[in-house]
Amino acid sequence: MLDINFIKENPAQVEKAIRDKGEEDISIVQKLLSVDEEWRTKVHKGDTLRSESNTKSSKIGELMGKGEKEKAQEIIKETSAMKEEIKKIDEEVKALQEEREKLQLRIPNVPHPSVPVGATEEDNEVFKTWGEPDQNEWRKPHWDLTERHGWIDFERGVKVTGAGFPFYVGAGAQLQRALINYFINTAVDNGYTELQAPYFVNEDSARGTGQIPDKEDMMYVIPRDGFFTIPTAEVPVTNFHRDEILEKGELPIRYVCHTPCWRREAGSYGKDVRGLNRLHQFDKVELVKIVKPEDSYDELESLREHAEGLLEALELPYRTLLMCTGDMGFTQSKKYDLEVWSPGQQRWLEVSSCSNFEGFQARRMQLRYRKEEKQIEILHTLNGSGLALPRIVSAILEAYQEENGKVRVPEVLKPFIGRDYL
RNA sequence: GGAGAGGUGGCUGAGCGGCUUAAAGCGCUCCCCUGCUAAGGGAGUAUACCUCCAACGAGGUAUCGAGGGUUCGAAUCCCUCCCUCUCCGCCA
Repeated sequence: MLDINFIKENPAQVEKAIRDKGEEDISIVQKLLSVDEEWRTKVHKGDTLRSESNTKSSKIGELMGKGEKEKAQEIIKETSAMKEEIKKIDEEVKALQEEREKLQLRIPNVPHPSVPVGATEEDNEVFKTWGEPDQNEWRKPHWDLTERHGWIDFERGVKVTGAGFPFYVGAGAQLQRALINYFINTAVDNGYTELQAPYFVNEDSARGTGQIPDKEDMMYVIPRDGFFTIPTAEVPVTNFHRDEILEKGELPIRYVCHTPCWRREAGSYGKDVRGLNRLHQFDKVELVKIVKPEDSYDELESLREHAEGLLEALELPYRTLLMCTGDMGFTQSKKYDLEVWSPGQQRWLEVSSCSNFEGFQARRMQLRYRKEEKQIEILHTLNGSGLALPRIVSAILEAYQEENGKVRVPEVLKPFIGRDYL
């Protein structure tokens, strides 16, 4: 969420952000400000009353101590009367506070000035392209190859769990494991700290990174224990430092974490879900950064470059999109998407999304640092995939296949796989 | 899962209805003192929010695991939940 004081001081900028991100209703800003004003008034009134009541209560204590019970009784009468009023105001404050927070949570993050204004994916800017998209039509889509070699078993996945929960078998499993190792090792070489995280999170964590109240439907829920299965490692890893005040010397924080990710993906169909394109469970290596505000945009560029470096090392043609305001999502202030070329499907597949959230997540989870001895400031959070596994697996299978159906092992994976062909 | 003991500031730890403005110690910061060091003396040392102020800052409210309740008044009493430790059970 945005800082209420920022909204107060820059309402026009916030309204523009709402419009640019494709929301209709900008009246929410003024509504929030008026609720906030009312809330402040009530809080002040409640605090003042409580202050009076506290003073009187300690007076009672004093009188009781001296044995002046009658005088004490007088004051008890007064405070009893105040009690009702305080209770009433507290309830009003609580209601206003909930209203205020609800409105505040509906206001999207403000895009960075360098972000192109636009409505749909058509308006995204191609920031960079690398390699030549392979137009050879003989290349088969990955699902033909995996079926032929038995590397992925979709049918048994359906039997055991359901659609979107495949088994990886033999070299298929080995390829994926090699990629995970390669990605993590590279990140560690780049200065990230390796983390292994819980796969379930509680409600506070889901709220911290913004999955609830907004995107509840994307997650699987374990109601009996109050847990959510993680849709991305971003959730546990960013929440790792929730409600903390970090020291300057601890920054920047850079984590790499591999987890499975679970997404309900309600309403998906067709070629989007064919093969490995979209699954309910998939593996991902995630990069998370927690940095000082003044560093966050440099850190976003290095995050993007790190993710791009993985694709380059795998020699997979890709392009990087700078997402426009309308296509970038509610919580981001700037976002790059990396898309790998799938020669078997002749289309681009998103394999990474690198975002700067500025203080939008950190504010909600009270993630701060001590800037000066007496000055505490909200940190900036970033994350990016480095990388999402299944689509990389498909791109590798499709790009490294030979006409006889065999698939070569990418050079950088050979140390992990130990042979030239899968 | 069962039984018991607990959860207090950066840490250790006292307090178990009003003389607490959360004692004391440790740590940390600043100052003083002794030529340096050791020791000693003094002051300060949480977070969120609200109000006032141009600012430095001042005042207020809340927070003793979390949430409810009792009371004029709760760290202290009651209820629910969470977590930690010890023992038992189960187990990779």
